[in-house]
Amino acid sequence: MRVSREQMSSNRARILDEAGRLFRERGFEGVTVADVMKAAGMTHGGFYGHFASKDALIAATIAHAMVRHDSGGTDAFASFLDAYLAPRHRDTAASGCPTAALAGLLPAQQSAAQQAMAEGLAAQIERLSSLMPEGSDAERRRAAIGRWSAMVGALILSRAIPDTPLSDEILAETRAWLAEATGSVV
Amino acid sequence: MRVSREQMSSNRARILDEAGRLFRERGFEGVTVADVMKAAGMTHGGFYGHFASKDALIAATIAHAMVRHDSGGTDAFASFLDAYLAPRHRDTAASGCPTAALAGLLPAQQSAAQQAMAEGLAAQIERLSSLMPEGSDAERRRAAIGRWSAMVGALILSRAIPDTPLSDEILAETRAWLAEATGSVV
DNA sequence: TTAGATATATGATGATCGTCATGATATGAG
DNA sequence: CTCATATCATGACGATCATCATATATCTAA
Repeated sequence: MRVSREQMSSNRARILDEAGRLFRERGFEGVTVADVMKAAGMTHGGFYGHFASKDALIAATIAHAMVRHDSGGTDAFASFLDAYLAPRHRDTAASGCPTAALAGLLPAQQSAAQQAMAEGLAAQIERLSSLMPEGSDAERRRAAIGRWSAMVGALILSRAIPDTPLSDEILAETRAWLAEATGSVV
Repeated sequence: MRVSREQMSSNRARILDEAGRLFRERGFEGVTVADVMKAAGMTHGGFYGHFASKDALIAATIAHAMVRHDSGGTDAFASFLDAYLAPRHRDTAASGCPTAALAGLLPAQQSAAQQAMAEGLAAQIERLSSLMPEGSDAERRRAAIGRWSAMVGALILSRAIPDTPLSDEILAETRAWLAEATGSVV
């Protein structure tokens, strides 16, 4: 069953999209190569025509997902913050921020995957820096790093525990805490 | 080979200690039951005399590690912050904060493990609240949640990428950003 | 001291999964 | 139009691993 050149390229894109969804939802070890291929509408056999290994897929998926998603922060910072630290985002990891869903899994992964995360992270810090309203370049970069750490950390913590008032509280209080600081020197 | 009652209890404690180290270092899937038992000085056979399953070990390990470790924050907040967001802590996950090492792995785990994390997290927020210098109870709790999110988030991000200047920068800038805010209303 | 209980060791089992070998089939160049 | 090529499907293999069965030895109760 050969397939047209465009079809193959589209298949590869579908593999990366579905891998991104599944990995964010279940983690790298919770998803098999066959799961990804099935979600992309194929069987496991053709996988190694697209990627050299599952590890290579993981690295490519991170690079793919980081470009697509973290760029959500092109709005004003306040609206980005509101949507990010919301129960809806916490409950839809499959389509949510790849940094929050995957960063905690990366110490156990190979350096290619970590490198892809580093590049996405550098770009996101750049983007957020440009959204910081006050201060020198260095001050805005510092604020961007601190705020992004708080946002990612709060989302990870809220997802690490069962659905209790505490999970909602972490999101709401971190959001309010960061909103208070907006416009101040911090 | 039967063993005295105290010996068995000490063996169980060693299993939990070593599991805590190994899980923090390699994640739950990167550590086998045999790895844990070997680290504890035994073979895999006796494991199911201590725990009903690997999942049960994971939950018990989280509960065990959260009590021991997150209580590091009994000093003044500033010194806790300095030690927490330091390259040394980033590079010694096996003996470091279990929340930062494990929270990102918990969405894929069973609810008993998440419940153990929730209890440790609630206790840590309480502890940090009492270290916040200013404001009403609600304001101090909010600051504790926001700061703890930033600390955990920054450590996770710094560990998710290869050893580059960016990793150091995330730690140093988040630390400086949080230190600036100390004593302010935020 | 003795007998039974039980913690741990050795070894086996069954399932899962990454990877590869082979075959079928449709593409695209000439 | 035709054939070599490339993509995907089917199926298999080997390794890993959680779990369990059985054996062994030593603790504890009497």
